[in-house]
Amino acid sequence: MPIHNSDIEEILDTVANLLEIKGENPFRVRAYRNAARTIQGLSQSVAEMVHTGQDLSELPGVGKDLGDYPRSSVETGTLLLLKELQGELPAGLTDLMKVSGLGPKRVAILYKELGITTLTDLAQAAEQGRIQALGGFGKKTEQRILEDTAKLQQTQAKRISLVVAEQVAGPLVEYLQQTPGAQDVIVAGSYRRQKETVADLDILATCGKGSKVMDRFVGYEDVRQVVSQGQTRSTVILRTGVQVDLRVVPQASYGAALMYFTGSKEHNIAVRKIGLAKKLKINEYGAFRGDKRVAGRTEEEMYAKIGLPYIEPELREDRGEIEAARKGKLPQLLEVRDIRGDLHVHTKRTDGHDTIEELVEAARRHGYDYLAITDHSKHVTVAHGLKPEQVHEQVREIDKINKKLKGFTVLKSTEVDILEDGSLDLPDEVLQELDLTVCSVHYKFNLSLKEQTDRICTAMENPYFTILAHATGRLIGQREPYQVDMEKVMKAAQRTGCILEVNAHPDRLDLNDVHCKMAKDMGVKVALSTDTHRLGNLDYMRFGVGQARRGWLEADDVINTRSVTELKKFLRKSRKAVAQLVS
DNA sequence: GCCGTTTTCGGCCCGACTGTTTTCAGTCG
Repeated sequence: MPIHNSDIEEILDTVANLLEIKGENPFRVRAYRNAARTIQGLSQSVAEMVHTGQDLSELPGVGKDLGDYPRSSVETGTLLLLKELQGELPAGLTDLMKVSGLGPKRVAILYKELGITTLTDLAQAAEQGRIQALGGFGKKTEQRILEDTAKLQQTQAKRISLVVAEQVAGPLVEYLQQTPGAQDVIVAGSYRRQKETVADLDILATCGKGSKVMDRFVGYEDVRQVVSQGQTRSTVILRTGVQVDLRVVPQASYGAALMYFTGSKEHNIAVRKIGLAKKLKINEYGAFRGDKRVAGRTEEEMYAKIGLPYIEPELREDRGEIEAARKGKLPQLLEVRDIRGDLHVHTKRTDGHDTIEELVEAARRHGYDYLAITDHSKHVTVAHGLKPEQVHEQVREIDKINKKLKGFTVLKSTEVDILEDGSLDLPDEVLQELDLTVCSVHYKFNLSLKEQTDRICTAMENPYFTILAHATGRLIGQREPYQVDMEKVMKAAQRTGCILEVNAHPDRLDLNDVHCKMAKDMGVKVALSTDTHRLGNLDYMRFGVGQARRGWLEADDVINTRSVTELKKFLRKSRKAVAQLVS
């Protein structure tokens, strides 16, 4: 059973947590966390690196000692140090740290004094009033533990999708903007970085003296609970369960605060370190030389002070963006307006809700030049997948529509199923009539890693295979990705010239950011598509663009930034290449 | 445990808020 980067990440994080509870040197703890994060953001699999004999200690934050850990994890599936730590401390202790207000110190006290090792123990002790008697704990802490353990036991800390985050943030920002004296109000945090899901909303506001923006915030009609309230920072929980932090700073600190509040934490730490080297103290109020503020009004100004160009929020993960900025090698990130057409759209013939004409009209409103109609193939019976003769029929319909259209092209396509044996669900004679195909896995999600990977890679050998749709099949928060070796899939794509889709549906975002970066690093082209089933879904493109930006993609990495002529040329060329490769 | 535009040793980001305290530790972002 091969070990994934996420497994190694988890091992390192658990080690960090246990070391912290043990009271180890905090910097040693941080070293483990940093290494875990480096591996999480890696576009290559560590297992693969180990097999090819690459030196892991060259990864940032991974030195001589830690460099050997992933190696032994890959070889043994676990880590000796972790086993030793688990021998000393019960594994459940790391769960206790999820309770708000409980960090390593308090967890250690709870364990030593009361022998608490699980959330159940904790809840019980709180009910019996045994916690408030401990030094450093009090009634309020005990009450919070009681509430929080109950919540944790029901719902595993829920993250919300970007589209839900938008729906919650929009009205709240508007409400805050209406406060007299309020100036800029902006959602920062992981939302601004377009992380695929967000745990809470971080809102930044600037306002004139005496503005009541903070009072107005905690008085918002949707607030269920005020967690903390201060002059410059407050936290509330909305009725939807979403936590929102508001931070208020003077206008002169807007850029510094936006930078600080956008994160990521790791990016901020790296920025502050560079500041220190230049004898600058950087905080949310500005960049300071001694007591004198030398920057803070804009983010550009802040970056300039430490000698860097502006870094886009989506890149701020401390995954090499600072190094790239230093060298002047930051990517010119893809933008929504670069997209010329959508390549994955369903009509009412299968499980969509609209006609081709309606979709074309909507696409034109988006400023697109083309649209690929990709109804399901016959295997997807629940969606009334099209049989060969029905595909023919649709092709003729599209030809007719195209004749009437000026300055817009409907591309003939299908979302064809990849069958279990790696063949496609429609015969070549049908596929060759189409401009492109979007190929995907819709059943047999539970194949082994090797079987699923082989299934997809085999399909890619078909000369009519154009785009692999939603490569891992995951539904965020609902369905785990199926087992598939993305590195192998990318290699197959590299070899055959197949394209990988970034499915922009906010529940899919598949490829994810790390896979986007992997594609870029391997020179595999991607397509950004919405998988539209209703007209409104066309708007989802922005979420796909967000992930693409997080994966460092530029317009040239994305095929549907091309004009329809260039796109068709590109598709013909790659089809020929595969045919030659296979013959 | 990592790392070097002060350093191969001695640092390691910084501030707000809470609760339990009588001046601050712990937690959080």
